Amino acid sequence: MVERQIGVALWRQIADRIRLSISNGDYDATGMAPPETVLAAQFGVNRHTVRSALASLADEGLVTAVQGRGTMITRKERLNFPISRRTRFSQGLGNQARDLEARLLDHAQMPATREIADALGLAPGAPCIRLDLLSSADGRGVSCSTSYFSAERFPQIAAHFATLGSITRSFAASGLDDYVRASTEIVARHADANELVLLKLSPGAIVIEAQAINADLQGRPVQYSRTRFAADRVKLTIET
Amino acid sequence: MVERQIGVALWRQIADRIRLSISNGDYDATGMAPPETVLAAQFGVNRHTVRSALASLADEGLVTAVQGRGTMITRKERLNFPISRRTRFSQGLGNQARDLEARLLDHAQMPATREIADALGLAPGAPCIRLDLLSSADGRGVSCSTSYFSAERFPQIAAHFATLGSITRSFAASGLDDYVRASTEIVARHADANELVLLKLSPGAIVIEAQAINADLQGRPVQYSRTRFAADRVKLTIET
DNA sequence: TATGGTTGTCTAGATTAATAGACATTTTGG
DNA sequence: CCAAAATGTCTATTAATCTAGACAACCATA
Repeated sequence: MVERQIGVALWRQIADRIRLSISNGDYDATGMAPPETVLAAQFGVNRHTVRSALASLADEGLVTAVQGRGTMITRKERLNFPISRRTRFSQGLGNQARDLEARLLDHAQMPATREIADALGLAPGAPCIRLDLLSSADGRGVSCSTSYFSAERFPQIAAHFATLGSITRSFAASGLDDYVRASTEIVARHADANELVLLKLSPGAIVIEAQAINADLQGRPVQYSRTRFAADRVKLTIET
Repeated sequence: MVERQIGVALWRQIADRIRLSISNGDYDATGMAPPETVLAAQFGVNRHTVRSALASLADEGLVTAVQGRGTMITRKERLNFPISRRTRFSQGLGNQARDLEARLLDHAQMPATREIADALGLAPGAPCIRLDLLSSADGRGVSCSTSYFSAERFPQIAAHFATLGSITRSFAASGLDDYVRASTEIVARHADANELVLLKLSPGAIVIEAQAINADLQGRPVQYSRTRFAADRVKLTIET
C-alpha cells in the first residue's frame, strides 16, 4: 500500500494517491472524498496522517473539508491551458483558479544567442532582455518560463512587468496593443533540479516544455519564450 | 537548494540531485563524486545526510564508496533497452547489469477482451492467459509487464515461466523456437499507484509504456504485452 | 614514512513524522 | 430533537530523520 522508510513521508504518498483517485474520477459518484477514518483504514495509517495528506490537497485547492459533512472535491481536473493564436496566460487559466500570479524571478540584458536571434529575427549578438517568470495558481506553482525580447524595441519590458505583472499589459505599456502566437513546440521531459525547486515538484516529476514565439500583427516576432509546465498540474489543449 | 517539510526526506532529494548530476556527466572529469564534506556544504546539510543519499545510490549500483579514496561512479548511463525485430528482455540488457531477474507476480486464464483478441488474432472471448511480470536489474525494479497468450496454443505458458524465468525459454518449452517483434507502440505517462509500488518509484514518476506484439515466423501473433518501464532507469533505443 | 584527505563508525541530542486516544463541533437525517 | 457521522483540536508517546562532533581506518603521495 504505502511504504515506509523510502524517504517519502507517508502523508505525501497518501496525498499523491488521493490526488490520482480524484483525477481518475473514483469519487465522482458522491463528489466527496471518503471519510478520514475510511481512508486511514484503507492505507493502514493513523487518521492524523490522512489529515496531513488532505490538508496538503486542500492547500492545492483540490478539496475542501467541511466539519460535519465531509471533504468535498472542489477541483477535479488539471488546469487546462489552451494554446491558440491568441494564447494569453492569465486569460487562458481564467476562471479555473481563484488566485493567479506571475512573479518576476530575474531579468537581465544579454546579447542574443544564435537560437534567440533566429527566433526573434534579430542579428546574433543583438541586445535582448531575458525575463524569468514563475506563474502560480492558488498559490501553487504551475509553470516557470524564460522569455526573450528585443532590447531595442522593448527596453522597459522588465520594469513594466515588475509593476504590471503581466506580459500582455507590459506589451501594451510598450506601445504594442495586440499580438498573436506565431509558433509553439512542445516536448516533455524530466524536471531539472531548478524546476523541481521552483515548481515544488516531487523527485522524478515531468515538465512539459513549450517553446513559443509571439509576433505582432505585422508578423514580426516580439517574444521568444520557453515555458515549463508542471505536467501533473496542467493539460495543454491545442486549438487550431 | 533542498527543501524541508515537503514530505520528501532530505537524503532522498539529495540522492536524486546527485543521480541527475551523474547522468548529466558533471563528474566525468574525475569519475568520482565530490567528497562527502563538499557535498554536505553544497547542499547545506550534515555529512551524515549526504552519506544516506550516497548509500542509496550505492544500493542502486550507481556509485561505490572506497574508504580513503572517495566515491567512484560505477554506472553512469541508464539501462539501454534496444527494441528491434528480435527484442529479448534478458538479451537486450545483457552485460549492462550483473543480476537480471524476471519474477512472476500473478497469472490467470481469462476470456480475451476486444483489445486482446485484436492483438492476438483471436475471437473475442476466446480463452487467453495473462502473465504479470516484474523485471529487475541488480535488485532494482526496471519494468513490470502484463502479457497475454492464446490459452489454446500455449496452455502451459505460466507453468513454464514459473520454472524457466524467461518468456523466450517458455516459448521454446511450448514448441516455439523463434519469434519476432511484430509491432511496438510507446507512450509515456505518470506511473499509477500499482506501478509506484512495484517499481519503487517516487511519487509523480514517469513510466514508459511499450505495447508490443510478438509473432512467430509465420507472422501469427503469439504474445501481446504491455510493459511499463521506470522512465528514469531505462532508455529505449529503437532499432529499425 | 609521514601527512593530508577521504570514507567508516560511534555516541548523543534535536527536530520532524507518525501513532494513539479523547473529546469538541458541526451537519445530516430519522 | 436526538443520534449518527463526520471533521476539528488537543495532549502524549513513539519512531524516524537530521544534526553535531569525535575519532578510527584507509589511501595516495610528497
